[in-house]
Amino acid sequence: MTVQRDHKWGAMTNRGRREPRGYDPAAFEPFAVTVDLAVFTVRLGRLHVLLVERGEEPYRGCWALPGGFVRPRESAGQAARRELAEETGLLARSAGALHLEQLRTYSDPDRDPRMRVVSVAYAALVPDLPEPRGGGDAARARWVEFGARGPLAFDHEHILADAYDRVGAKLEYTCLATAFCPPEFALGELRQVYETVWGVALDRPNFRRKVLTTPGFVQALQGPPRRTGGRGKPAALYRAGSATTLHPPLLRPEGRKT
Amino acid sequence: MTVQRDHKWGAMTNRGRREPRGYDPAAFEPFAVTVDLAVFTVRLGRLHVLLVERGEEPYRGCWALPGGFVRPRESAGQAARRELAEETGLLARSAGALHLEQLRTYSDPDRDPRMRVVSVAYAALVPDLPEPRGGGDAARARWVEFGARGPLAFDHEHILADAYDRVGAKLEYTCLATAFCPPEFALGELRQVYETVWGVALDRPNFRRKVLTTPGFVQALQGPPRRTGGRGKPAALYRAGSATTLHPPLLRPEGRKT
DNA sequence: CACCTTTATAGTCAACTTGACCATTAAGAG
DNA sequence: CTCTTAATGGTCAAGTTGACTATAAAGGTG
Repeated sequence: MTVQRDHKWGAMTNRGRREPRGYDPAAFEPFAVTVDLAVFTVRLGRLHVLLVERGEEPYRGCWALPGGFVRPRESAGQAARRELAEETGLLARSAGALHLEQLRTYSDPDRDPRMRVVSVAYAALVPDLPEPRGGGDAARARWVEFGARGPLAFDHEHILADAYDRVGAKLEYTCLATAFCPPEFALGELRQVYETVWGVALDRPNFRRKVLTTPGFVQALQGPPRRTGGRGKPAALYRAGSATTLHPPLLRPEGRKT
Repeated sequence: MTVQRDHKWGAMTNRGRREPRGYDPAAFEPFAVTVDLAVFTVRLGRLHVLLVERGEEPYRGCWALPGGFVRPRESAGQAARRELAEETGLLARSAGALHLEQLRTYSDPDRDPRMRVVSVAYAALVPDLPEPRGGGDAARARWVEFGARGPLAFDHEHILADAYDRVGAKLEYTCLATAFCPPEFALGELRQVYETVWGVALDRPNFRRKVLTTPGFVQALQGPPRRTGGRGKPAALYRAGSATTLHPPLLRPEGRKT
């Protein structure tokens, strides 16, 4: 591949900048571009994240976020979906519908000890799914409780922390929480998503009121109620509504006042 | 540069995936990585964006967002700050303090007709500054009114639209608006930022109440008031406060209810 | 100069939202 | 049957917001 001179900046080379004149391909080390995925789910009232175990150096034996290289003819978003489907297998059928959101791009020159790798990070939210397939071979993939994870490879600890912050913040002003729930869910499940991610207890009636009075957040279902965990009064079922943002938002209890 | 096999994914190659086994450098075209900047300011009550005119093909003569290649030993954020300082010149002194926020990364394989370029987009907010230096040579750089811009090169129209949406949304729940103001400003200037970006008129007393009762949004200044535009009663001056987020947020008038 | 326009600032009031509760219903566990 | 758990329905006070009125202090204009 020949990198042409002046890409976007040819004009600037006329203006006495301190960088090399023109665009010399040799002056710009090629970058590898990868995607990394922070896939969250709520299991048994605890936040889990999908991790894979590395089978090669560096960081052999370390847990890391799933991800991989962006291929020549695909976008980063396509790469993320592909890797996610390949990795979990479970998502193949719903990979087109899951919530996948670009977080940000990590480009520290030293983030990979071997080469220059720029990674586009994505956060994904999925309902409680069975264990990912595979795991019998060198690479294992499994759900790990968010609070009980060990150190991760590369800067994945940092990426995961950013993803967690982003997800927590987006619960406040978007309908994102429904992405953690199965297609049909009870309000208790939805509330548990908030409680799990935020790590706080929410008032049941107040939460219910807020969700039901926000137009488009959830959509009541016809059929008979079901029992969520067996205990307690059966709950009515809902589907995710058509709204995407919450106006006004559903703020964390912490966030109110200073 | 030799791209080593198995970067992050070596383990996965043992699991019968459909992708090429191992990591063949030839199979992965190297990517060029650039940054693109959507730099906003408010001038005379109108939103402006910093654009440069391309002096080379493709898109010669078209306006484009400033930006450039990420260099081998710098991160995308460093590249963005460098390009911004080089481009405007005016920001050299304050480039360390301006608000620069990573937007997202654009990686459509066809976004550049010549080669595979992945671009990390940033949004920057600056107070009203004089015209950018340069402009006498092939590349001109100038503030263009946001609503009066022509078509932009590459996918910059798309990037700019995303940046605009992001900035508008962040005004709601962050103290970002102060980044558009000079170090000392009147509440009228701050309100005008909201009105300009959102394109709506806000009630003066209500806006004032909201800003002043939000702890840490602004900090009252001692000295005597000044007149903003000459007309009207002199206004008290404030500095940006220490808070970064608004709880509860300052919602757009549109956003209330559906 | 009187008078108008403009902007800042102070304050009021009703509607709406939120947080903290209390009460009832309906299931499973023992 | 009784206890526990969770869903659901409701009240009430405090806080927030939107709409609006009023006053103050500057410049502009005749």
